[in-house]
Amino acid sequence: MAEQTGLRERKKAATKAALGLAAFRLATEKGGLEAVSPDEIAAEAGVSTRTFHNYFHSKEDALLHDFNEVARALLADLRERARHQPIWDALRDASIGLHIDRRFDVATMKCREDLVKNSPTLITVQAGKFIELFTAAVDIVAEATGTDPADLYPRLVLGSALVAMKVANEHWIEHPQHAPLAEVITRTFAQFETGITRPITE
Amino acid sequence: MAEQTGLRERKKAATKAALGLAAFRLATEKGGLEAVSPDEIAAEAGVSTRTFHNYFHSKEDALLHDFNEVARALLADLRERARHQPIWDALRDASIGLHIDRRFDVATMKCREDLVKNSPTLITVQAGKFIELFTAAVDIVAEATGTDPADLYPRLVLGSALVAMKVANEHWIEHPQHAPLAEVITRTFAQFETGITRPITE
DNA sequence: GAAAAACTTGCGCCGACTGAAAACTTTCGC
DNA sequence: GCGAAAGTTTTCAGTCGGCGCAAGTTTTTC
Repeated sequence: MAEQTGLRERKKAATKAALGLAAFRLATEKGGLEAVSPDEIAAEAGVSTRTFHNYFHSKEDALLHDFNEVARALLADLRERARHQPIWDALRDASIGLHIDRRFDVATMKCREDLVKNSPTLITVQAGKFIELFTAAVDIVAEATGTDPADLYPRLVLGSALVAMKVANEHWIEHPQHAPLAEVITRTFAQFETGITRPITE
Repeated sequence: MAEQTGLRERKKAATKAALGLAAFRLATEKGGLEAVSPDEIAAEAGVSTRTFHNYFHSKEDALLHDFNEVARALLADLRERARHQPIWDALRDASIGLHIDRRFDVATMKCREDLVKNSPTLITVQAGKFIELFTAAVDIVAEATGTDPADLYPRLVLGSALVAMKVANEHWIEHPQHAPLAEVITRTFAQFETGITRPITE
């Protein structure tokens, strides 16, 4: 959490976050990221257009900046947990431990989800980020299970966990009052433990 | 399989396939799709650049044209099987029924896999296509399981199946001599039936 | 066999993105 | 503190992918 940084690095992180936020705000305002140009985002964040592109490859990347942050946190936490817990528990608890529900408020998340859902390019870029996360995490899972990253098993476990995570989050965002996020994640992961072919009764 | 079409539609399908093939050939030739321009692809397929863009949004789309074809076939088959089989079996058998190993030869598939693996944009676009496939199939799964497409269960089942499919295919392409594709798929899907937390012994 | 519908093409355009060099800011050694 | 060094931002010019449009061509329809 507490990474020692100089002023310079903190400033960079700040502008990056500012750009991400600007992208999000403008996109919601205009009802879609397509309607927003990199120039507008840069202006909103108070930097030049070129600087925007120094930080992000595309406006989609900017909007999904949060995703990277969360992914980074997940990886760090997972790496730690994998040393002491069975991998499946580590994956589940790391998902819970992100506490997405505390990081962002529900309305914002819903909004974000809608933005992504309605933009083909955003869907695609986000999907790509999941793959990145997958490839980054597969080594951890492989090592924890004593298998090779190229084997079937670690890829299946990690794939399942990422699906579980995504589906649980989506579901909770749609029905935040129904149950706390941690519980939804727990139940979703539990579904994989007993076999996917029969549903666990809600 | 045998769709009744006029001359016009067959020609369209032909040029689309030709463009896809051209993209693939040029990409392998030049060691990466980045090194290939839409103009080259169009030229290779004997049409104008503008026509290329009438068929595909991007060169990545062109290269992944096969994916769409396979996805279409999968959906059609799944829709049919879901009427008579339990959904999990339908998903597995539809995956097997594609007979990827008969449609393309192994060397080509390996080549294609490498192209995708080495190109961030290709990875991303392909990931997006999986999401498309997901959203197209989730209704089928939901109906088959008597649930709502927004529920947890159908999304988990379908997500698992797609992961299984992808992982099994990847694995088989890397080790085609080890076991026939159908068997790899069967074993991979079986992993989900007994619960993901303990590996099935190979 | 002519009119209608569908497809291809060339042209012009816009917007996203990049490279290079100049201006500026932070850092570091003394 | 101060000045050189390293890193960052900006301006500017340019490339490239992709799209709308309208004219030309092919297929379909009756």
